[in-house]
Amino acid sequence: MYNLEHLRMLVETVEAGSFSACARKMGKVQSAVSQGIASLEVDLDVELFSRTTRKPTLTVDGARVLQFARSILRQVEDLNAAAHAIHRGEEALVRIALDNSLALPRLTEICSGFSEKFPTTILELYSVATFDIGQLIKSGRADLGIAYIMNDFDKEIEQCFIGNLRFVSVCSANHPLAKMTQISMSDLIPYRQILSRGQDEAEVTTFLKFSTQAWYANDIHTVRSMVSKGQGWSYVPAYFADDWITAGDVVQMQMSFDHKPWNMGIDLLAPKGELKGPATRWVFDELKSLLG
Amino acid sequence: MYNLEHLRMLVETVEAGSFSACARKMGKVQSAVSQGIASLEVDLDVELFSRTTRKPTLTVDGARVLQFARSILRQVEDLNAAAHAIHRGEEALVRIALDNSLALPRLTEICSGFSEKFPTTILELYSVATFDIGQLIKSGRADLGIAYIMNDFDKEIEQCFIGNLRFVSVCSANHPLAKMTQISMSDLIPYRQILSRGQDEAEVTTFLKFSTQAWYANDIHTVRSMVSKGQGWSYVPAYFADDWITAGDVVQMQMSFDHKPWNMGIDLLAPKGELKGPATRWVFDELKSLLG
DNA sequence: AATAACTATCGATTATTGTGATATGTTGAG
DNA sequence: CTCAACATATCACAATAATCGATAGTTATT
Repeated sequence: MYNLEHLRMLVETVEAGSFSACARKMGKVQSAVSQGIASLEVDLDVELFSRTTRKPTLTVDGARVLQFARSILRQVEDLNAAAHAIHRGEEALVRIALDNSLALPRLTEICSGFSEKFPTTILELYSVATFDIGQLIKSGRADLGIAYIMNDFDKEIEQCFIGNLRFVSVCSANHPLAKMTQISMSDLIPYRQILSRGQDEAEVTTFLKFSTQAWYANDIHTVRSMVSKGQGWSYVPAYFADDWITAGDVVQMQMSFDHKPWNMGIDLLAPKGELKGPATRWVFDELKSLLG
Repeated sequence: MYNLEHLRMLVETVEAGSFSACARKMGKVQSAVSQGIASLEVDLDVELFSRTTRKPTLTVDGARVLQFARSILRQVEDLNAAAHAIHRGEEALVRIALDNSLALPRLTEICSGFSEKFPTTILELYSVATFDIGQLIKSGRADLGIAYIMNDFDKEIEQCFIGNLRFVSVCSANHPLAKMTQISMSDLIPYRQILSRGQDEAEVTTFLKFSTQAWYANDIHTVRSMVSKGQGWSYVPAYFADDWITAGDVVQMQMSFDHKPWNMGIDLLAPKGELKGPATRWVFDELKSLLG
């Protein structure tokens, strides 16, 4: 039965143009390649090259086999890379849990960098509510977390402050608040506010709650649709709001001049003790610059 | 360097549970497997199995390698299947050009059947206008075609009638025609009609043209948006109209009792002479039942 | 016709893989 | 604990497969 070496001969011959050239490239003698290709042809029962010309030319059938050969060899390369990665102690998997309103543009840049630096390590992103992130890390289901600062985080969790996220207030264009200017805190009270919270009903953004009546959503996209339908106003991260405003879904509310924009502190979370491996450590360091 | 056989040993050992069982399954002796796995471990510099127990148990690193091994072997199986397919004379590729209003549900069934019967043959569907299909087949860029009957098809093309497609007339709910009942042919004349035609400006559905004023679209989806915006009425295949009506985009026009629904004949097209191979022949036969 | 560069084939050689025997380790039942 | 049943590791040797080196023949170019 044929070998990986035979498949390499096929690919190299096509790339180098002749059996001799392939042999030179692979550090073998010409007859070895000639016989190797011949035995591959016997095994597959397919004529791979036409030998009527001086240099062998790939047949249509050969081209079809070549596709598979290339693909198999690419995977063998991946396997070798993975073996080296294992040898360097790189993890098979890094799992990051992040608040679903924190999928910042910088995060995708970090992910791109990761895939170049650790091509064989799988990256898993769990988009959940801040409150659930602590549990995921404590139970070992996530290696790192990005969440709004909470004071009641467990002692088993390492917290690392990485910056503030600016929040702005938005409502739909039809909402009564949209027509008002110089809105003060007390103006907000009569109108329903949309807040997001986790599965366990603990509100993270509690201190941002002003209105007496509130509706809750479990993720930022639901908040968007609620707000755009005029079901209430909400505080959301400025970088989300900008998109929504551009798309025409919502408008930014005009707060009074003495109103300072709210900021929420963001923590990078990890289990206490050594991080899992070099890939996790790399992501940890990169995430410190998530907010700028 | 390691071999496909080594990777098979890894996979079989995991599946069978022990080196001995793997050896029995692979028709080898136990020591061959023991040595094979050992040499794979040396080549990759990864400990694949833990030997502290009676039966070797896969390590975490081993599990990571196993994924790759499985994937490589699956592709080798695909290569073997492709080699057999080549040997049976099956084509690498079957290209079907069809009028973009003829993507019938039955077509996806046929495609499913195809992928089971010819797993290594690639199926390409070109969705174009009827008028362009003849050219695609004549120039060898498509192997089969499905089109509305045209009388001026070339002599180089085999035409095979496969049935009629019922057409109904639709307009938007706000259109004046929507409020009318018992619409006769002459009632249609003052209103703009939306027709579809190919790139070369030849109208296929010419004999369905009633209104003096017409707008043209090059595919059925454009027709949909034109009609739903009230820019005109149109004749479209009933199975498309049903969806649009359900979605609320358009309404069916109420024609007078003596008005027979229009039918358009559908042809299966192929180049004259032998078809390319068994896969093309199979699709050809299946497409005969496209309309029922 | 001469040349350069290529491929196919074959016997000899070398490398790899498999075999069989044996020593040793693990598991679970009595 | 001891034993039977079943595993694995290792080794010398046999079998198989790959490679080498040499040679003859082919294809394009000058």
